[in-house]
Amino acid sequence: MPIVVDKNQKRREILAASMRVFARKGFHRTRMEEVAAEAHIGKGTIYEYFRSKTELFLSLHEHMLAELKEFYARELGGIDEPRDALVRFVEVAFATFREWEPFFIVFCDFWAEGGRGEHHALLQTQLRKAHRQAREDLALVIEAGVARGLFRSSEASLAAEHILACLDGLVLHWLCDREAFDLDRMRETLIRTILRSLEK
Amino acid sequence: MPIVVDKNQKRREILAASMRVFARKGFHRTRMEEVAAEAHIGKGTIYEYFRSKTELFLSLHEHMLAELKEFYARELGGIDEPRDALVRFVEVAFATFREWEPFFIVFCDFWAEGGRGEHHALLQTQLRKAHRQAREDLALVIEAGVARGLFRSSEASLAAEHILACLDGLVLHWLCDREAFDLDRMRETLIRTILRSLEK
Amino acid sequence: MPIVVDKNQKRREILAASMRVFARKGFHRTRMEEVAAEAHIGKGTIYEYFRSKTELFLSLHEHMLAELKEFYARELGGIDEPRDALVRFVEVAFATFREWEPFFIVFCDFWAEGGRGEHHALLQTQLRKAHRQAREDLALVIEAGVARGLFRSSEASLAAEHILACLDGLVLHWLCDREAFDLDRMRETLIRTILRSLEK
Amino acid sequence: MPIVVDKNQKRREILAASMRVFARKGFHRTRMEEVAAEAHIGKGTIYEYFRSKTELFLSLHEHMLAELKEFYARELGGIDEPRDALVRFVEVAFATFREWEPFFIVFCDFWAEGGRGEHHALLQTQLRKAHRQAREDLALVIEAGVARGLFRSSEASLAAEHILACLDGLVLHWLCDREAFDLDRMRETLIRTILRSLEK
DNA sequence: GATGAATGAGAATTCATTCAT
DNA sequence: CATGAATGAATTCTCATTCAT
Repeated sequence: MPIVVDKNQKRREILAASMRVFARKGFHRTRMEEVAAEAHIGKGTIYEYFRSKTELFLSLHEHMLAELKEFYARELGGIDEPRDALVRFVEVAFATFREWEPFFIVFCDFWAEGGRGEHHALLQTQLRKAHRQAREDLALVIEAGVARGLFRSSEASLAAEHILACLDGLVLHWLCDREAFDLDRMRETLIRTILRSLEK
Repeated sequence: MPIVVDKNQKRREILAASMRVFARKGFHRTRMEEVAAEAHIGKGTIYEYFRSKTELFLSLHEHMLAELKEFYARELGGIDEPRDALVRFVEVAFATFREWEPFFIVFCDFWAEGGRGEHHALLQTQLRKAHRQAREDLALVIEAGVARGLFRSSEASLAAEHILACLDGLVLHWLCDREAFDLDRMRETLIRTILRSLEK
Repeated sequence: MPIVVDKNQKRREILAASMRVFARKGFHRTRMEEVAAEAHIGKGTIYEYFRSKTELFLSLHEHMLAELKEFYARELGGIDEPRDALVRFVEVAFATFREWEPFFIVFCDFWAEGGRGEHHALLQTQLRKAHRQAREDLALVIEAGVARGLFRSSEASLAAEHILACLDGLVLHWLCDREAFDLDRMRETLIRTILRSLEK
Repeated sequence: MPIVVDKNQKRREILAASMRVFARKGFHRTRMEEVAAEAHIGKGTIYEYFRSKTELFLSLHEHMLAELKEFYARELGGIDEPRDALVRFVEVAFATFREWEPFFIVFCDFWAEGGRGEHHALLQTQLRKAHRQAREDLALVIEAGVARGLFRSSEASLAAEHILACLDGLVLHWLCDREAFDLDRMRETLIRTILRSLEK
């Protein structure tokens, strides 16, 4: 009988290892050998689980999106009140900044690669889909608030994009300079600002 | 009389060429040969003007920041009214999105590289300085507005960061997906939102 | 009662599978995994029967020679008349071209490898032995013809080599280009030519 | 001014070096580094002249065919008499065996690769074209002999193929075993046999 | 016995940089 | 000054072989 291995578990371990290395070095500076070392496996073993470096990168994107999504779902589930949901959403976003701090930088690679369709058409597609989905989810919350008469009527999609852009921009700036601002105070300020701009 | 070559002019031509290629391919996928071809010069000639690929990249960052700064200065000069300055600032930002559209993607590379201090300590420093400066400039405008009683008192630095993050986030999302939102409507919405959150 | 596996039978199955894959891909492009898949067994199992890829290749050579030899023996047995034996020999040769068509290409690999003594001293030895044997067998037929006064006296070994070279050359050319000539007409022409050159 | 190099000369030097190494090791066992060393250049330099190992191999095939063709043309030019031309042709063939002895083995690689269309469609095409051409050229000589009443009427193309196959088969066998037969005696025997089979 | 997961030596190829002209 | 030919370090990926189960 051959050795029995939980291939899915191992796959996830490689993804986790690659996330750490990609975060440290960036996609292009990361050598497959480093990923292997980080995962405590041989170089060749990665190729048993991922066809190529590019596929590993792509899979990591999917993986990270899925993890984030799950985190958001867990933290936001069961909130009915649109105002609460909105506040909680921003709070969770800032929580991910903290929790995933060392790994968020990898999104810069995703953006840098995915922004150029040529080499990473698939990544671009994934990226667009994820952004669109986030926008729609958040827009629904805003529209719910409008429906209940809490928020002033507005173009929900633009408002959602506005909030999401702000969050992405903030994490980007923060990653480049942790001392640019205090995360906690920024969170509070941002929540207040968002509410003021939405509430009647 | 020997042929006089304006070294500075040629340097700028190489920078412009490199910007185009970096924009198309990204830093790591760009080969020096391509930059040379784009600039209609020999591969070796680049090294007469830049010590290395990294230095070229760094110089491009400086160059692009300087160009942007100049553009902002030109467009914003002579506006006294804080409200007008603020509105104009956002308008100019969106104008740069349009005008520099194909080249903004290079900032993803700057962020991706600069966000990791290791390989690009200098880039990180430049990046931080630029962000800090932009924040301070914008904060001054806001504070001026507060001083004149137009804006409600607030932590100007955080408010400025909020606006800048939003703009960077928007351009990022827009680069990944031109159809994510309409740039003109977004500009108008954003201006209104910002003003509402600042004005008394 | 434990399951009894006919080791020899399985060995032959692996050889047959390897012949098919080597024929398709050539020695160097063939991966052990493909041979295993073709034989419907696990990759590691091949190594229960053959020490290495090289040994498999060598064994295949032995195997194919043995099969060919057996085929010739079966088809040529009991022919007394030297002239008939010669004609029949050529006919059988052409029959093997047809019957083994997809597999004859593997001999190119044997030749290519065996022609270089360094890596395949053993293969070279086998190859030489096989050629020598064929030459001797055929020379004996010719000498029998001479003895019976049918064929003119000649250097039988050279005449045999001449015929064998022709056959190998023909199959080689035919493998590279099935439309180079019609196999049946070539067979008839060749037989006539050979007889004319030998007969008084 | 950049360094001036006779690119064509250098290309030929690399081809010559690759021929030596391919002859020694065979296509698949040859590492680009060895070819470079043999040509006294750096590994990367080969890629300035040939896109890939495969292209080098293909180019070598073209090159060797061209060289052989030129050799034949030089040695056979100006012979009017079909009988002489035929004899001379075989003599030249044997001369190439001697002159190119260490390199003929490379044709085994060409055959082994070209015989399998998949990976080397182009090589196969080249191979077929070369064989066809040789056949036609030789057939023309035979037909000229027939026209002059020297040779008996026959299917010239098949007769030509017969001769060519013989020569290829002989060199193949000889490469595998230099002691299989004496080249000079074989040449004489072969010439006599061919003439006998063609002449009235 | 049989298996296929794991491995790492090995090979092709790329590309920033150098430097002779 | 400008050039592009030459280079070799570096990197991805392959695959024969091993060995735990």
